Amino acid sequence: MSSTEVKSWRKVQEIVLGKISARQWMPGEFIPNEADLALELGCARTTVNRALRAVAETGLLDRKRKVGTKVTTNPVRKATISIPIIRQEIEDKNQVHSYTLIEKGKYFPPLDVKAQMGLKGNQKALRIEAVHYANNRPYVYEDRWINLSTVPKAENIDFEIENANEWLIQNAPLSRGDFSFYSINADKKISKILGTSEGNALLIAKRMTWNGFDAITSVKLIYHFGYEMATAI
Amino acid sequence: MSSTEVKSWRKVQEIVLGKISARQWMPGEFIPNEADLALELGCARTTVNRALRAVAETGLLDRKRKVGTKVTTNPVRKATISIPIIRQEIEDKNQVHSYTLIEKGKYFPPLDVKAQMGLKGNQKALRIEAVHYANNRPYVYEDRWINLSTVPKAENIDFEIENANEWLIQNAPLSRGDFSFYSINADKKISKILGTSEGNALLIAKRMTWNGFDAITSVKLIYHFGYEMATAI
DNA sequence: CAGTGGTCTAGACCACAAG
DNA sequence: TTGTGGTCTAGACCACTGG
Repeated sequence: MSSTEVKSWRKVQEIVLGKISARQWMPGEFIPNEADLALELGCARTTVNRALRAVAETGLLDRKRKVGTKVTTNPVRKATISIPIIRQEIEDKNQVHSYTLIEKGKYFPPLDVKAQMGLKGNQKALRIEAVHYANNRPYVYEDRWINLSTVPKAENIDFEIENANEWLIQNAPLSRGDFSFYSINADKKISKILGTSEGNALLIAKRMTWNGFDAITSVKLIYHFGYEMATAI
Repeated sequence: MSSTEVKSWRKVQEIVLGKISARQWMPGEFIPNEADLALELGCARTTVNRALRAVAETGLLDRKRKVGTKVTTNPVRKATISIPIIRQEIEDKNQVHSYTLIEKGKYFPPLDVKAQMGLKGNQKALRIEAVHYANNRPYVYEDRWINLSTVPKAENIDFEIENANEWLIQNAPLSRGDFSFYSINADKKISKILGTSEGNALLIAKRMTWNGFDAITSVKLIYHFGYEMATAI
């Protein structure tokens, strides 16, 4: 027998997850092909396809044309972390956002930034340093370099009024980026800016943003002591 | 006129991204409905649907039934971070993974863990402490609590041989979870375990894993000094 | 109620890769 | 060459939600 008479792709997904979870389909093992599954479940192949695609996106299935679909041996958990505009993140907590520009000017960036941006020896970049506050308490320190070759307009923006974070999102073209997290001990300067003690462990989110092959901006966000960046799997 | 005669949903996606990027469709503005777009582009509505769905998943479009599709005003960047099995992460760097169990036993967990797991006052949980090494250098310290009500089998596993990280992935049912990053200063114990100095800033990835409403495990991964967790947007 | 996105279907053809 | 997933289509109905 068969035909559980499924209708929706979510139901199919549920069944698939069930079989994997129950080890009816073991890790490393091939599962039936789409056509057979569709027949067995009593729905269209398209529907099965949609369900399997969704499961594969979570990393639990591995699909290849001609080869088939198998259960991943080493499932990789994928967490999607959302990086909101800082002002929005603060306002979402019902706190008041404020912002202070510490520095804006053209300088030679550090070597790593320079290399990533592909700048020549004599090219400067726009340096922005700013602090975001939540209810007047330091929230995050923003240390940014903007590539003026790709975003020349940035030079004439008054970043005392517009914050760089939002301006770039609104004005730079769509882009891809690299992202990383690490932590540092607060040095004298940072501890003063963030109102914490020297040596305290601070979380850093570093991002490099590109448009095609053109680097747009490199930014380090150093969060206040005790900050926790949360997300859901 | 019209009909750019599009065929694939990827092409449609590209066109859509282009219009958003070129500000032909402004943030906050509604875009044409699927049917119209399909007509204009010369493809089936299903194809347009697929493309718009993909773009919406990246956070650039906001879709609602009956209302329509509009360009997000505050695009939230979504980074997908992959959390591999630790051994795999190390081996992918061509380093040798080894593992030491420091502690395994039944204890009363700290209050926050207890609350999250929904344990009664007299219920204990399984505590696992272990260290993973890369080329014999401490890589990450694993501080884990396992809920024996939901994973009773765990009590009898020899975690000196099997590491808890992998065993759970292989044996606990599919689940959802909360994830967060923060950082701490190494205390005496941790600094000794990870071979670093007291006070050094360490990155922590904390995860709570659930199966439906049943908590499975709560784990803190404290990485060695200088570790950087990278991902791509 | 009506308009919009969400999904399902049956059938077709395409693209990739193992043999 | 062949088997498998990837995608497209045209049409249909559903589900949500604002009016």
